[in-house]
Amino acid sequence: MLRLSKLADYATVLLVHLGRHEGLATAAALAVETGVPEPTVAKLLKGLASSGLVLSHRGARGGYRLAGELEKVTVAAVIAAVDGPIAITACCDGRECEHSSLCGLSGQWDVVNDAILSTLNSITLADMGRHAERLPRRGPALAPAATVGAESPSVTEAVS
Amino acid sequence: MLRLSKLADYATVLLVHLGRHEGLATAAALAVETGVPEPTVAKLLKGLASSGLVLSHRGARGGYRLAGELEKVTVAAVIAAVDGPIAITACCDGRECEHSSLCGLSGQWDVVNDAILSTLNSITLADMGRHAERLPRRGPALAPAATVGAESPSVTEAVS
DNA sequence: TAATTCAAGACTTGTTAAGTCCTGATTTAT
DNA sequence: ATAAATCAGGACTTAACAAGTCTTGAATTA
Repeated sequence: MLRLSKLADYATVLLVHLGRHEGLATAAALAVETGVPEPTVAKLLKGLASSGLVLSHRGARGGYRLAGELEKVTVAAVIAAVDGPIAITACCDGRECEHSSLCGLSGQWDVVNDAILSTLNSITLADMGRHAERLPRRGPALAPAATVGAESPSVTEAVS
Repeated sequence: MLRLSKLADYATVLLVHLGRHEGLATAAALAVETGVPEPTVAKLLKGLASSGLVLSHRGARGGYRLAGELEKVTVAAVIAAVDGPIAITACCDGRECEHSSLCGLSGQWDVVNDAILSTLNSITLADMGRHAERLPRRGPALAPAATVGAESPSVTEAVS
């Protein structure tokens, strides 16, 4: 269904929130402020810490803070940290497809995957946190079909 | 995990296959030729027929054929036909997000979703079938199952 | 020393994709 | 007419995995 995991969604929310936070924020506080269940917040932040996206401090008055800047963290990085490498099909994530001899697609999903990946790499958490003035609520229902070679979708100006 | 459903993957394989097929192809024949389990093929084709992507013919010597041309069908259309509207998060598919007051993202996933959508709209089934000219040539509607599991030649090259 | 907070991972639960099967309708061939 | 082939439609079962919870332990601070 090409759906993002809820965890990745939550992580994005948490990171944007953290990026606006002064000093350290505890998992419990973030849970309250974002509405995400606390155990889930704790679980997510632990993962994000070991991925290097956030820094943690233990003990009393400890907590988390963003490791870098919102402008430097891409959505692709967040998704990869939470869900592992972005791979829209099993054929894309390195392992061999057992039907490869029959399917007749010979790795074309990789092209699609790369196109999506570069799209996600062009959007930062700063973009995600921007309160857009006027959002194109519904995108183009049917864009003219071009060739595969166009793998740099100019989405950057749509966001910024 | 931003993963495509297997059904959408299968559907793409089937449609590309159909696009190269002379005349009608039965669900059973397609199952043999593509390696996708037959009940699944049948289920998929029924759905694709009611979506208008394939045309069906009942009765003896019936079968399916592609409704249009490979160049005219986008990957986005196939995914939408199999899985419904493309929406990477629950916030994207029309319904209102119950956390919208807290999450601080105010619909930015829509922007990401639209970017991905336009990427998928720019890739056609013809693109997906490229680089796959070498297909096992078989007589239509008469594929001996014995030859299916036999060949598994160059497994390493599809990774590229 | 006690309180706070993160670290790590096992465990349970719920959802849904994936796959199967049955019954009926339509078309063709004999 | 009759039989065989094939799709149509939908109900059903299974299995995988995301999502969420809990428990124990380690680090830090007051």
